[in-house]
Amino acid sequence: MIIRQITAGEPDAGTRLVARIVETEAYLPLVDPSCHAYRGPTKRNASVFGRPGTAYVYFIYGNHFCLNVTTERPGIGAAVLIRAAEPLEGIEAMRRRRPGVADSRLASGPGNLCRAMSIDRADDGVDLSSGDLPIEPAQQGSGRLLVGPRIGLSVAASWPLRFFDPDSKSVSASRVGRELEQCDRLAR
DNA sequence: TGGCAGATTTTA
DNA sequence: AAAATCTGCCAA
Repeated sequence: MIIRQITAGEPDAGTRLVARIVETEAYLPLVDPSCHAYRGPTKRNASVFGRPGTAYVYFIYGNHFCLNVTTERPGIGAAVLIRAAEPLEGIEAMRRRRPGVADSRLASGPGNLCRAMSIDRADDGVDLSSGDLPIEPAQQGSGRLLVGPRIGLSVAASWPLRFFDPDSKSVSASRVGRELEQCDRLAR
């Protein structure tokens, strides 16, 4: 679960947004050329080298934010990209941030998720085990978890490091049928 | 479904 | 200059 307590000064201040994470991608330490940490620290990626459970939020394509959770001890550099979530609480506030979008798609995709849950630069480097943006174990899931190739990469894209709930309507890529074929290919 | 704008950060 | 962990809009 990802939880956002909207801070004072923002629209819907005090509102609690809750969503069940249904899609993630792993970016591995040391060996993964698609991991932002691969080429060493820069000003932008500093927080991916933080202690486990740190938020690494970066701005991409001039338009979108993406939320990652660090996984390794300080200085190593690896994270899980939170790609999609299913809205559970505070749906009105999410709709105001994503006008005209169906509820199941409010946080469908890494940029969409950040938009719906008001995640931006201000969250980069925060501790995700507490505070205004905690991540907690989900109370329930559909029971299935599939693994497939990562999305949107030009290198190491085929590594099976994307994890998603095939029964959720909120996964980003939307055509689960094709995903299943890819998983099948990987299995052979 | 496919192509493109949008506009920041890094150098792949 | 070009590419990058993307999305929404438009045309067909």
